[in-house]
Amino acid sequence: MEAMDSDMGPFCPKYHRAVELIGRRWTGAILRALLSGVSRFSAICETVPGLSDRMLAERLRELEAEGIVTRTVVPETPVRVEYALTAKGRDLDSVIGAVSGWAERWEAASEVSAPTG
Amino acid sequence: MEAMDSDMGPFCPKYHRAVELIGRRWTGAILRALLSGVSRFSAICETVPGLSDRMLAERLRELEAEGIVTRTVVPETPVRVEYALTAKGRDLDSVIGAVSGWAERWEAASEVSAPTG
DNA sequence: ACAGTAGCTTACCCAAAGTAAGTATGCCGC
DNA sequence: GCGGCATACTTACTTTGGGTAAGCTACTGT
Repeated sequence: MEAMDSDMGPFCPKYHRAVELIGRRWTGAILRALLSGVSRFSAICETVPGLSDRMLAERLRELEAEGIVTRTVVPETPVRVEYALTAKGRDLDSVIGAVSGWAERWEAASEVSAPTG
Repeated sequence: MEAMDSDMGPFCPKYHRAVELIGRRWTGAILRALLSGVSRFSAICETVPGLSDRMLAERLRELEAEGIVTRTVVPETPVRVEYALTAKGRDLDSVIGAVSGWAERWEAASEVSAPTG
């Protein structure tokens, strides 16, 4: 088979598109909430401090358009809307995990040398 | 040893800070260029299509403030400035790799089921 | 002295994000 | 059946941040 293109070349359009999509403001936090099983609009809104309902609606629409989340209306009363990750969205756990791991290792701000010595 | 805190809880301040930093516009592409060994200001600028020198200077200053890149003035003529990743910055290769991998697997836009079947 | 190169810096404008208020649907109390 | 409350948006307006262009400093070659 051909070589994987994830070879750290100086520029990759696929990577660029992905990082600009996932990296938009609030999107990382919304994805993490969804991966943790938080699925209702208002629940996501309460999970992420500072996130407004307007921004949440906009981001969820973007993610839906990208095939990363699905939107399901549950006709209870009052009407509920459930958001869930598609396979493409669930596959982002590797990205969220990598960011979490990095953040844990280097949380203590402006360190420059190795975290354990 | 203690449990790693990268446990996919619904909200994590460390993760949030990291994803909002790395996810700022252009930052992902700049980090990838630096990881690939591109180190000069003008070289990074040429590597990333659409990136202006003003934005590059701003992002590099942010990354320097976060201890992710170092700035070295080489007193040649004309004066060169070399940017390099710190250990903290090089450790982001796991994140960039995860995003690249995801982008490769799902590049073909709005797919929703598994890429290989 | 003037054009050119590298790396910023300032000035200005528009698009994206923030804040607040409004809308649609349906149940409850009165 | 009308006001009030709840969920999930939607619209209007303000503020912040990114985009474009030009200038600025220090040096070199002609």
